[in-house]
Amino acid sequence: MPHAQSNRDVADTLRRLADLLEIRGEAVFKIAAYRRAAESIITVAEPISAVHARGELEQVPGVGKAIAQKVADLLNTGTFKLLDEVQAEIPPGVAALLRVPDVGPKRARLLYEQLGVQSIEDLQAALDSERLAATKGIGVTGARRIAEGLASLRPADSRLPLGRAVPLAAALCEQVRQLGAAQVEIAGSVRRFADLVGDVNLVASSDDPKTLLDAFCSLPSVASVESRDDGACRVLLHDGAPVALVAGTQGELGSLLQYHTGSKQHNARLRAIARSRGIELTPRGFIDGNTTHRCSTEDEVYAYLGLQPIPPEMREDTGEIELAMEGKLPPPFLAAHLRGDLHMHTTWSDGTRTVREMALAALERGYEYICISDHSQSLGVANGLSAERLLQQRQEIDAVNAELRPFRVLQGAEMEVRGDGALDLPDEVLRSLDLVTASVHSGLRRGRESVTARALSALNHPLVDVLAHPSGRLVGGRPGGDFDMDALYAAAAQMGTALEINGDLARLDLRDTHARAAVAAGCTLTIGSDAHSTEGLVNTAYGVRLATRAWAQREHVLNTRPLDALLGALKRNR
DNA sequence: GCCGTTTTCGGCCCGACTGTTTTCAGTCG
Repeated sequence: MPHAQSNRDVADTLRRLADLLEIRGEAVFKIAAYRRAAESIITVAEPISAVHARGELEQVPGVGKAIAQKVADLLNTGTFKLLDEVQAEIPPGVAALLRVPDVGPKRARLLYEQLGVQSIEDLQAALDSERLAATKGIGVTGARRIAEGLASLRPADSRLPLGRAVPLAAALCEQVRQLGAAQVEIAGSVRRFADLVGDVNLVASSDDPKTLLDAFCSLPSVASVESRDDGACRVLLHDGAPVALVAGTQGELGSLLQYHTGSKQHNARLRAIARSRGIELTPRGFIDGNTTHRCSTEDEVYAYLGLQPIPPEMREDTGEIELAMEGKLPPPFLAAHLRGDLHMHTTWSDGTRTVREMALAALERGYEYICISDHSQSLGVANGLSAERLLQQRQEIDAVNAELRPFRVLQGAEMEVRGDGALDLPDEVLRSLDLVTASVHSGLRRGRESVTARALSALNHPLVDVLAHPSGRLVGGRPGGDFDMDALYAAAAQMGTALEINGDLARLDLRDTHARAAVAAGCTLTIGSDAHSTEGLVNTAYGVRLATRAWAQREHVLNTRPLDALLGALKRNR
């Protein structure tokens, strides 16, 4: 009997099926249909099993008769006929090969059929034995690139990318709350907003911690209990994610939260400071002689040591403790400081909402302005806009502006930086836009010189205002281009071209260290959601947390400024 | 396989980059 299937479980199964069908060589549109259905099921707000119970699966967008039947079978029996069939034909490990950069469906099949490769481990063995380089269709260069791809994959494997950990932690908090906890907080590296997290840490208060832990260990999503005592437990979920829950009383919650948020280095420094004053900092409070001082809030912990409260994102012992000692921490940078969002997509390119829908959702968030930055023409897969379609879009934007004044929708575009460094629309078109963003999407794996030259050419362009997701990395996935980042900061600072902190959890780019270096080099930043739906607008809040981690302050970020100041800072208006 | 203000068929996800190759196939966004 399979355990209850969440929307994510069902979507994952459909994605896996799509991968297998692709390796099998099925028609591309059929495969795309399964992927589309999977993405759609993820966004359904209620459990898909409830939709199934009402017999309404076919009303989910992208789900027709055939997929509805398969999902119904999956929910009822844990599998369906086509899935069994292709799984019998292609071992599951072969689909995993698709995760390796430079291995697509054709090569996965080739590797399996000609070399018997059935897993990532087999692939490594084939590389080591040089059988890959000798295979027709791969060759020496292909084998080298696959080896590099494999290496880039490895370190991320054991840790959860933040994009997975954040929603998981939020869902777990809700579950712990329902188990009767008085208060539940996310702790650990998720709270510090580290890119990749070893495990998801939660801290809860309860009148009866022991019973709470019992109930938590018995949750249906828990596959195994790794360790357990009266105050804490560590479990593995069915998808392999490790989760630790610490439970205590309300009065010690601040101490627990501080201790379990870390980082290790940050806490070690705090312990040393405490010891120098003859007290001891422990997970459940300060021990001063015979008395234990438990803190119900984190601020109390810091105040007890004579420190300003330090935002969790900054707790890495990179200078924040010294500042807090001197009372010189910068004022907190909050999502509420953002006046608008400069990076989002609509139905004109690959977004799922109209200009008006995005504007209304932005108004609801309290923004004063947004910039629509749909893709430009050469990103064909995203239905990028030509000069002509940009003109048509301008009319729609004008109409929304007339309706929603004084709220302002700016027209921008996310321009492709081509292989030769040029943008893919002429300058007179760029001049007609309110704000121009440039992105390097292709050729990221060419050498340092090539990618750096292209980024510099965008930064130095007299009409480009923002370089979006500058490194091109994907958290826990692709490492991004080998840019000479210092050269990028220098050009950005000199030209007054802003560098984006892209708040999409899959990107988080600039990353923390890059953003901190950029600010130090005198660059201006923007924080963009890169939203493809109204739900995606929340990404700017993640961007602000990343900015905090990078020690960036609100004055470093262009879109904390009122509209007039923003417009005045753009190249075309200077 | 899904979808429909062109509704039961025929479109939908195109173009750049790379080198496995020397004229095209595979991968990627």
